[in-house]
Amino acid sequence: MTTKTSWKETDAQAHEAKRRAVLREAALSFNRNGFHATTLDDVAKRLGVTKAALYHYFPNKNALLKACFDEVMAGALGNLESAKANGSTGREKLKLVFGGYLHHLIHALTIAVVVMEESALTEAERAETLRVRDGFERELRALVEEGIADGSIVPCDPKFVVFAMLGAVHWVPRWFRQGGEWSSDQIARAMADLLERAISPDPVAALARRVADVGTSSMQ
Amino acid sequence: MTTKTSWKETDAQAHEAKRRAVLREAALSFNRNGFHATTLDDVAKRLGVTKAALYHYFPNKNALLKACFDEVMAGALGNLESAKANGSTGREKLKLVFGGYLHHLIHALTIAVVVMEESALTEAERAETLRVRDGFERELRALVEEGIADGSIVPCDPKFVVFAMLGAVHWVPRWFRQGGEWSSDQIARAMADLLERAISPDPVAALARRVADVGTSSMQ
DNA sequence: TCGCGTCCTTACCGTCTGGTTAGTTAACAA
DNA sequence: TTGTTAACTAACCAGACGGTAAGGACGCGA
Repeated sequence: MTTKTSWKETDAQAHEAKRRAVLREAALSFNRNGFHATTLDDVAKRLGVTKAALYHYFPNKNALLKACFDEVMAGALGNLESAKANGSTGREKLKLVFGGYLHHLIHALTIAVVVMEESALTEAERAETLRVRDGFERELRALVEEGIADGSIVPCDPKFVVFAMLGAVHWVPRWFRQGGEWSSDQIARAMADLLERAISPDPVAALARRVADVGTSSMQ
Repeated sequence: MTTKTSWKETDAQAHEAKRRAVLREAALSFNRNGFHATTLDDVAKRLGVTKAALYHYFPNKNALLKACFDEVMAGALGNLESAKANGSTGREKLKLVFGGYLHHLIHALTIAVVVMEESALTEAERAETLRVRDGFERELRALVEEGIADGSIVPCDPKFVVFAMLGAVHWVPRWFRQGGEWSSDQIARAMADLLERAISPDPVAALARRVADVGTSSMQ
């Protein structure tokens, strides 16, 4: 901790940690109140600093929103890859993606970002975000097709089914409360089970009578 | 149409029609851009009038939002009653509610209101809205319980299942586009089928391979 | 013709808020 | 001691937006 290099490292780490704290606080408020209803003064106050201090970590309010989107999409794509590698049937892969994605959605940034408010992004930012998101959705549809082909998923309209499932997942941050009745783990599992049930041709394991009973061992 | 009374009637009708037009336009914008991102100037411009004209029909911006909520909840409760009267098993009632509710959600006000942004309401408005909404959700949970009891619904956690299903339904206005690939009828039916499948203990009718094939006869 | 109500416009106000600027403090290097 | 840089604050600005005030155009009944 005495050499110039290591000092700079810890310095950079501290900076990054604070940056994360800012992002987390902003994301939390975006989720609860929406992007436009969130004021930087308020975010700053919660962090115990002034608004101007935030501008040391992010160039403007929009960058905070963009960072949220990036965070979510990174989680989505990462989960997609690992699910494709680890699942056998289409249905199993799909279940893994949704469970992991929801888990990430809740955990990242403590309570992660709502996946809407795209209209608040600049044109360039939105184009990129939509491109990534559409790619993700296309891949999910491909997994459904795969599942139909290998018999693990009942014949259906992949586009619609993916929309419906993403809706169920994306709505979770609306009602999820940290420290509430259910843990993020339990919700992710219960949701994956429920979604699986909706598209499985064969009888599938029973749903949990109470989400709280789903178990707490860590996911992925 | 010559008596004083009838004239006043048509006058009142014209007023009401314009009021609806204002509400519809505002709701559309609330849905697409969110409450805070919607400006009254913009709503007025789309209607070909000035902002001040809107104040002949609504006392303020919040009243527009409140009217949206009321509209949605009225549809929800109305559907609930008719479903309870017309369905036999718990599952059937639930399917009827969700199908009808979604149908209403899309149709009312052309594209109806997102059921969020509660934080934009005043304290009193929000209290009332939440009370009504919570009552609705409680009734839905009761239907799930009823279905579990009568064997038409697989054992599950009613609270979680209702949350998940409402998520799928409430997310629809995000991606639904008037005049797009699917009609509101088709979506409502496809969604009801999918949700039913997720909670049914017995094998259920196959899902539509393409939502567009669901059929177009009118619902309810 | 006059008074009156409805509907709407133009012009304006006050406030809120994103973003900027200038300056302060503290840590470190030389 | 002096200079430099990161981190932050206090104070402020400019624009946007909800809402209001004043008045004009029109149709109506008397």
